[in-house]
Amino acid sequence: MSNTNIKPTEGEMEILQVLWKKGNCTVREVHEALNKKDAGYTTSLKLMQIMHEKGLVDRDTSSKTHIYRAIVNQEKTQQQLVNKMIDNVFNGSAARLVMQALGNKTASKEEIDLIKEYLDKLENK
Amino acid sequence: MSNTNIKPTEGEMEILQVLWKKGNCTVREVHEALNKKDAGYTTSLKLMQIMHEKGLVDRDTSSKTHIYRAIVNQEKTQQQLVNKMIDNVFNGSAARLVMQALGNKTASKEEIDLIKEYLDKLENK
DNA sequence: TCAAATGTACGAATGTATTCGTATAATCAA
DNA sequence: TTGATTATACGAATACATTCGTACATTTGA
Repeated sequence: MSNTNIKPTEGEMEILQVLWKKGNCTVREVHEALNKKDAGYTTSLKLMQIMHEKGLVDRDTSSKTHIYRAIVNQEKTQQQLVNKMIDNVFNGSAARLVMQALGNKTASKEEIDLIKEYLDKLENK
Repeated sequence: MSNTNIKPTEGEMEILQVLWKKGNCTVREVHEALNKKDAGYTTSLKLMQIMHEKGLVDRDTSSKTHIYRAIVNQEKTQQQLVNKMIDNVFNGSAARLVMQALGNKTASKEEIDLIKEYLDKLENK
């Protein structure tokens, strides 16, 4: 297998988020979606070129304006990063990560219900 | 407030794990706890010195062998890193992170029960 | 006592991520 | 047509994390 052990950087993750959400994008579209007041256009361009070298994205260069799309799988990538965090930050305990994630304001009532549902499904397997 | 927005690096996290677990430690104790076959002693030393500069750890230098301890709070640090990941990797959805974390082999039956308990407590508030 | 072991300090090399400037080519619009 | 705009490519600067070598001081034990 080729794409085991991808570890996108923080900047790369931001771009992947955009690509996963929107599908095919030009550099400009991505750059604008990021809308960082500070960063220049060529910064986004360069980053995406590097991501192409790394095999994180593919691109269609048949016209002047290149079209990019994510190659790496969203769920797989997220899985890898979560596993890494469980290891590196939570000493291997997924449960501790989960509780930490739930014990903050970003977890709404709806989200918690979603999770309960999910847990029930897990348990019934 | 001083210690908002700490973002320990990966190497720093490994050391913090040891310090959180063991309390007061010499560099050698930490270095041995890490037991990376490759890395040399002065590498751990240097890292801990940098962590001291950054205010991540405190140290007692009254005797030749310095004694280190974590200053930053474990839960707070974990919280910050999780929040960052929710944002950067999961588009702001804590629920998606949780499911990703649970949907892997690291989540055992016991852990899942722990989480259910926790959710019930959350809901009864 | 004094050589070996153990410790800290510190500079430097290396690797990688991020950012930007500039050159150059293609496209567009008046 | 031709100047402005928009695009890519690429080198270089900067920043930061990691690793190690070396100098030097302290402690230990034979």
